[in-house]
Amino acid sequence: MDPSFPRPLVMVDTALFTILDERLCLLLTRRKEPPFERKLALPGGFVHIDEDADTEAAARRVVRGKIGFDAPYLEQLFTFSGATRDPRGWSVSVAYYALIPASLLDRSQTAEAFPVEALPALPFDHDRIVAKAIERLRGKATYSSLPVFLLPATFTMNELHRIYEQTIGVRLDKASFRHKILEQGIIDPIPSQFRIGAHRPAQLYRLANRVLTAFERKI
Amino acid sequence: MDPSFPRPLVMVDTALFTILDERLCLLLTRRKEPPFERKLALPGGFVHIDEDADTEAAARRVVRGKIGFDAPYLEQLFTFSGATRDPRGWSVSVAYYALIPASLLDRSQTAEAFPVEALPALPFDHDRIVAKAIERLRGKATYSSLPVFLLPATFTMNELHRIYEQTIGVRLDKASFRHKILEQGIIDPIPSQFRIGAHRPAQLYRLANRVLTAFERKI
DNA sequence: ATTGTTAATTGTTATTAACAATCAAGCGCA
DNA sequence: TGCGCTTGATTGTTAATAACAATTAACAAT
Repeated sequence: MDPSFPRPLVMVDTALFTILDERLCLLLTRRKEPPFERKLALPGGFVHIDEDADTEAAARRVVRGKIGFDAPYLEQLFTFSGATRDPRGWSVSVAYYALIPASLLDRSQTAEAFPVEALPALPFDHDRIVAKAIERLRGKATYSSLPVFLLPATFTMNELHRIYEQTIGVRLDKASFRHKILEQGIIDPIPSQFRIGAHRPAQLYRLANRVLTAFERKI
Repeated sequence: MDPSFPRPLVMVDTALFTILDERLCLLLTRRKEPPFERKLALPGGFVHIDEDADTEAAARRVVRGKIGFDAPYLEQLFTFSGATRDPRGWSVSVAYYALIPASLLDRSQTAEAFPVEALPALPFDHDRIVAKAIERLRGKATYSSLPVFLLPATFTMNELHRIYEQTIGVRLDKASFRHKILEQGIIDPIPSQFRIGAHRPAQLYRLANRVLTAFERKI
């Protein structure tokens, strides 16, 4: 019954995104064990088959170990594999990425956040994983509610606008953005709640439903 | 050095699409070994760490074993995992999907093709894999050159139009489609080559470059 | 010549996006 | 108290796109 093929190592790695000081950042961990001991790397670890229901559960466990709570948004990214990507042997890493509002992070956690344009060199094939994660994030941001998961539970239209611009990396027309987002119905205004400051009060919004919504598209 | 965690089984499964009689079809294999011996299933197999450079190489090996040549388009789909999806134990299946022009298949191969709306019940979690593959195919078809890989090297605009309609599953305006596709520059007309018949000759086209091209999109 | 069939294009209307400008509502401060 | 600053929100105009319907083109068969 049990096939006799030699089995690869199976692990998960996670790319944890947040926005700090208007910049897209990644949370890194300093490795406690060899290989690459004391180097900064993506949070990850081996799958525990007696403990994890599947690789996603393993990824959630890793994320909890890093930030102390479940990420509001977690998605499988890609599976990396091969004989040489890990010195311990032929390995398979199922990579996940997650979005975490900076408001949920405490000081010690944000201390290990690095802007994606200024990352240190990463061990294993973590550079490839990061590149793929950013590509996916940017891609999905243009046609879904994904960036909303980088914001706290309530936010203003302009904060949302900025988050989209920061994740996609391009300028977006204010009026068109507003129109498009409201048309999609992914967010709802919270009645009589406003953010005040040295300016006209801004309407507060919240996510309409907790799941990712993709915008319709025609060819 | 070598971590002592018990290792999951690692395999690949492939969803092989083609278009037969204007319908989107999937190539299935009759299993030769237990479990589910003699049942129809997705072509797949264990990763051979002494032979496969990575899981994609394993998938290519599986595809070659099924159709005898390399698929023009192959892409990683998703990784399925867990203790219960395979009776042989905690397993990880890295799933791939591929597009194959029907013109490259011979009679014995097309005999094992089933329209996606009329598939038999599949073992393991292959139903989930198929559902995800169709979802990905439909999704990507709306914003990329993906469906072109279901066609032979040369084709007419109307054949392309039909392939897009069949993969996406909706009617597309002829004039708008034509305009959009030519604007994207994913295909080139072949000078002075036409498909003749009992009608006005149709211009023949070919893929401009062999790789997948995604259409630009603004929010 | 007439008819049938598919190819390819054209034109018109409706929708949507891009851009620039303006109006709104508060606060800080002279 | 009223002026200017800042950010929020909206409006209008123009340009670009998409949807729809209709028409013209080029051949084969009869």
